[in-house]
Amino acid sequence: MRIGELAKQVDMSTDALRYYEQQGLLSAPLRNASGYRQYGRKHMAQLRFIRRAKDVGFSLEEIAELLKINFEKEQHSCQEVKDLTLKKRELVAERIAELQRFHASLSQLAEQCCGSSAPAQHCSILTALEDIDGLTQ
Amino acid sequence: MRIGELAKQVDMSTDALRYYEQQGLLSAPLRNASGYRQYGRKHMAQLRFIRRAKDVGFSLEEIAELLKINFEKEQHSCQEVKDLTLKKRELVAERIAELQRFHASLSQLAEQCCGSSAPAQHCSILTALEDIDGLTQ
DNA sequence: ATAAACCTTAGAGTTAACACTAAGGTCAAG
DNA sequence: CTTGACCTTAGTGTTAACTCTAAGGTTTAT
Repeated sequence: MRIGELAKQVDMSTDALRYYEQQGLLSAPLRNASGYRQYGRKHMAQLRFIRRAKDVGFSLEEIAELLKINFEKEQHSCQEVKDLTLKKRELVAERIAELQRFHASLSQLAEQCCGSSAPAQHCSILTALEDIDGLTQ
Repeated sequence: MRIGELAKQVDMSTDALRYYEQQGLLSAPLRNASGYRQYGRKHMAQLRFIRRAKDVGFSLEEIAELLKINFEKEQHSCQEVKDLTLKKRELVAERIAELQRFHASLSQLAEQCCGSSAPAQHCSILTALEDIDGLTQ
């Protein structure tokens, strides 16, 4: 299977596959006489792993780590994998919390604003951003 | 007031201030005889506006738009400002939803994993990432 | 008078995850 | 035998919001 075919199978771009190979996420395949990459089942499995790990929120760097562990399972423990998962979940939770603060502040700003089509001379949102005590703590 | 002093007052870096000026977020100040920037109250007010808008989640590009509206209030309506705010809130909400899906998936993975310090031969997390039906829909 | 601390500009580097481009070689069909 | 679809590499561009570097001029304190 050449790169275009594999890319179609897994619904990724050929650029992405070469990039993953360069980043050490996808095994370097054998080449045919004219230098074309020749892929097999193994590579498709790797790409599906990458896809699923991405869908769960892991970055490529984290996925590389997971793939390495998966490749040499005997050298690693379940605990290690679980820790990676929990650490990631923690980061995600922190980001969610930050965004929820943004959301709350934006809601408050929008709520206070009349939203009229008249000139914004006394717009409460602009005032809030100007004033020191614009937003309730 | 020179740039270092102003930067200290608002707790930003001098690099950031020059960057904001270059991006049109901070008015270009007068220069003294030797070319040093000379700031006044106006600039501090602009920076506080930027700070607060950032704290609420607006990007610099969005802040530039808000500052422009704020500068020429008569030409713009409350509705315009409110729309920007609501649009931003919508984007934030979408991002939160995505992260919450990540969080749920990661929780599910972690929950299934024994987390033992034994070799990860049959780690349920790795299995889930390998298998097609690893994660519950 | 000189050292430390400050200022200037232009431009490169950072992070993530690719997309895009150029310049060229290969392969299958008609 | 040539056209079009495919492949190769190397290198640049993208976005955000700065940070860092180099190479130099200024100010302040001693």
